[in-house]
Amino acid sequence: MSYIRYDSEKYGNATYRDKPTMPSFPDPVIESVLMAPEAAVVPAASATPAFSPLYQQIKGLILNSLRAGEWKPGELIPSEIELAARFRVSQGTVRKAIDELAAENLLLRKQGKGTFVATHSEQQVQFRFLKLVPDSGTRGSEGPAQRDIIECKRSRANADVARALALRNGDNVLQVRRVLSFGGTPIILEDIWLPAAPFKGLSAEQLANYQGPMYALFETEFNVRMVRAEEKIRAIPATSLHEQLLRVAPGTPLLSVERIAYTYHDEPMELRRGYYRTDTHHYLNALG
Amino acid sequence: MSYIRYDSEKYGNATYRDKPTMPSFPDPVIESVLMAPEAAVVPAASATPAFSPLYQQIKGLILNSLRAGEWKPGELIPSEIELAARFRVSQGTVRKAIDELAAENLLLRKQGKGTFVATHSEQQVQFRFLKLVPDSGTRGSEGPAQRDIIECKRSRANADVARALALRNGDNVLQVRRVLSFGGTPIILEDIWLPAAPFKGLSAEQLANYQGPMYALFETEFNVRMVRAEEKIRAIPATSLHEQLLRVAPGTPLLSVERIAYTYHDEPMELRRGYYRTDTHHYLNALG
DNA sequence: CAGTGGTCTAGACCACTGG
DNA sequence: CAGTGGTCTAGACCACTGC
Repeated sequence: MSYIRYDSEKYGNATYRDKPTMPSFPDPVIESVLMAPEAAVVPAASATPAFSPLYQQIKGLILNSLRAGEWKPGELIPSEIELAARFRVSQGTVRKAIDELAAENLLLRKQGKGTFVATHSEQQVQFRFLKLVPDSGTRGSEGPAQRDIIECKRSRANADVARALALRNGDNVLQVRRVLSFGGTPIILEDIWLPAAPFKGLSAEQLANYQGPMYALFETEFNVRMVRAEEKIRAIPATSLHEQLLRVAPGTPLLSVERIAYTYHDEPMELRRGYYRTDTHHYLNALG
Repeated sequence: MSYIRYDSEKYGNATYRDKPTMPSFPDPVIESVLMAPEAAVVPAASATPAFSPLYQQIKGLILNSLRAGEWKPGELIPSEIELAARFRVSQGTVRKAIDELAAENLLLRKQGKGTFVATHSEQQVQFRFLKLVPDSGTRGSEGPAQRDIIECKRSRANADVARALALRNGDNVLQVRRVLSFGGTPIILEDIWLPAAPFKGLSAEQLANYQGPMYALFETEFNVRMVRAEEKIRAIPATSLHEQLLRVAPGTPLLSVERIAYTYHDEPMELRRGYYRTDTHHYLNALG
């Protein structure tokens, strides 16, 4: 796929690799990187079919470490200088790799402190995935959301769920239904499907007792970090289910929000169907 | 608020090009920052209240040139080297400024060709502001949208419109109503409000005859470039208006999409209320 | 104070585009 | 081939954090 350091002589860093006073070949990661057979993929003087810059490769390596759990959400990762030494590249190259990961909200830089693995526990990113806001006032002005777990059961994936979660029909899944209320009024009904394997042991009690965002619980308890998501939004009429749980008349237009959330490497880990009342709230979206 | 290299005498071509033998002192950056007249804004040894890095200031200058129309949408801007000379900074500093502007979709870099002012005319960014996609197939798979201008008239801003467009109540505005159809089926009804002054001369014929996105017409005819927008989304029941123009039964849930679009410097330039049928389409949103 | 990320420069070379 | 943006390195210094 890509190649690392196909011509290190040119960048003048052969020095510290060839230094006789530095006989140790310490980090296996570096070794694997430098000696990787992938380097052979590099065509000699051909038309450069798959050029991948060094910083992209470093980014991939950091991504692998994140995925492998070497650094967990909220934790401090090694400094740029350390990473530069580990990967045998300049600090500037590591910086550019981290820049992109920070732009994708996978890492969080804090000047003077270090670089941290992003987490859903932080106040500032609390609402990165929930775009529903009250028509008046600001987020959280209604006080903390009340969360009622209606149901939490094991079931099996039907065709839709299986496709969304990249499972096979009939695979075990966990199904959660909950209602979010703001200021005492039920606003959101959510049906959530999770692959059973990574979330083994998840219970209604756990969900009910946990303070903080559900995705933060997923991080701490199941080592699953949601990285991005896609939402498909429609307007639908309320059914008797919504009448019961959201206290709206049947036929009332509701926002239907179908979300697929992904963890590292674009692995789908959650299907969520949300039904939003939009009489007092609205879905706010920024177009850049 | 910010300060920038004004003392070109000091750092003009004279100084650092005529003295190549001079050691890397003095650092031009530090010099400029400390010695610039504007530096008076910065308290001497105080707590650095308003530090603004050089590249941010360069970014602001480029932004000003964009806003002033020095380079128009689609045009090539000067090369990094030229800009570096113009602003008396290094190419790397200009590069970082352009990096951010490119990330915000204000500029478009093309390797080997140059950097261009972003435009709504390009195929690739055609749908950056229209998030409604067909449930099956891809964008444009239905062929080009049919656009019918229902109405285009002058009117006066009511309180809502005035607030959205930062006008005064009763200020002149242009009001456009149009229907977008895909595959022969009307899907979107839009009511659009524009401040009359910048769009003086806009006519229904012009809108009807123009091929390409409306925002592209705004760029070429009125020198107004939409840079970002915010959308508030709700589910609402169809009225008799929608019955007529979208051919849906009254009460049918529709997506209500209220957009405020901004040009450079966060100046609101358009209010748009869209009504989307979501029986065959959905609003697709990526959460990062 | 040391250590972190952040800024700025300088220079080399690479990949891409077009004449 | 020259000119553009893209990558990589090296080194200096700044701003911020916490001990």
